[in-house]
Amino acid sequence: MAPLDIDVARSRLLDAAEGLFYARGIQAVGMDDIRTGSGVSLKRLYALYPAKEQLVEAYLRRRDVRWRGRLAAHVEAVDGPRERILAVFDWLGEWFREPGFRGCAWINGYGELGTTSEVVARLAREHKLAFAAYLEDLVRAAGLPETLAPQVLLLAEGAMVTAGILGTDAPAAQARSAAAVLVSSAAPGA
Amino acid sequence: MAPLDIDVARSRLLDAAEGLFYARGIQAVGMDDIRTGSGVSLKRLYALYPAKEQLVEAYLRRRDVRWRGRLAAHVEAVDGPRERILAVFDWLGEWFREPGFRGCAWINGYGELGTTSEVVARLAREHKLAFAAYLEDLVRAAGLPETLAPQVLLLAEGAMVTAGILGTDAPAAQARSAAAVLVSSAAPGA
DNA sequence: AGTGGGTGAGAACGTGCGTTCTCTGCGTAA
DNA sequence: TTACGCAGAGAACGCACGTTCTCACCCACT
Repeated sequence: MAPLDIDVARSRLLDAAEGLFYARGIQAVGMDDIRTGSGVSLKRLYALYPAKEQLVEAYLRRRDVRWRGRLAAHVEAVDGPRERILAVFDWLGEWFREPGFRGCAWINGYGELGTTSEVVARLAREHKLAFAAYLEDLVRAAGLPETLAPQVLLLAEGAMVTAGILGTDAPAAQARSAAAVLVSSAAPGA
Repeated sequence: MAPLDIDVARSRLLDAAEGLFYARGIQAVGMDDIRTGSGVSLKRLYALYPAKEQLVEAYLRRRDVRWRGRLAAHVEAVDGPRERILAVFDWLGEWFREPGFRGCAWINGYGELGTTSEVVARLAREHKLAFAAYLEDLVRAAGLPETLAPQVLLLAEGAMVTAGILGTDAPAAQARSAAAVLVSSAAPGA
């Protein structure tokens, strides 16, 4: 029964890590907290992730896949290439309203450990580049000029940061209407 | 000679604190580092700031005044109320290009200690609200609709975050041109 | 039933750091 | 010149936490 339990232990650990790291910050969570939160013994924890940084890395990687997956699922349920660009901000608004929302995990992680941990800094860059690439795809699919994509990115990043710090979901709608203006202005034909 | 030295000690401490906290993050800097960097003895350090959190607070307060002062000085040297809004992004670009630029101290501080330290969380909110209020002033002075101000704020915040994480100054120009579109679209008369 | 390997609980270890304490030396006043 | 007090250097203390170790338990196999 050992191999099966390994997968169970891994996912319990990542669940606990994600809940705790995101809610409190990485440095504020001790390995004992992970152990208590997951029910997985310290011995097994260290067998699966030999150091805290590797658990942090696994947490950020899994969250990246899930975060971008949820975004893409929401966007792709919308019809019309231009509407899809705006749907990004609708999804951000839903996310901001979730209980426990506390800003972007990568922005927070970068602020906390960008200097100390090369891994965290790199994962934050990769996540933002992947998000930027996704927005480029949306803009290209809409036949709009590529210069629009980074502008939409900045609106989204600004919305995440501002919603996190001020604790309000208003930035989602504000960014959405700004993006709508940019999309309309950028449109070559109506 | 005591009273004079107090001011000297205070400013040396804040200079060291600002350099170290901003460059490495708050938790990564020990009180011994502050002592070494400032040349002020631990005894005096604790006489002036009885706990690390108070030094952090003083650092963020002084930086807030200086940061907004530098921004305002740059903006007010520009003629034309609409050009002033765009000048915000020119100044951001200059800031991003400064050696040692590492993102926004309040965004980083919020990511690092927003959960742990009520003081840091409050100062981050206050700083962002003050910045938002300044942008509102600029928008109002240009006779543009007030809904423009939070949109410009999001572009600026997104530019700071993205420039910090990706280590490029490109977001300043991208945000500037997005803001130019928003300003033009919002203008009631030409 | 008896034995061995592996597992969980948690004690233990080492380190880093915020904060305080000690001691030494120097400048000042009589 | 001598006694006093303040300041600086840095040792010391207490705690938190990442990581490792110990030990007792349980289950499989004979």
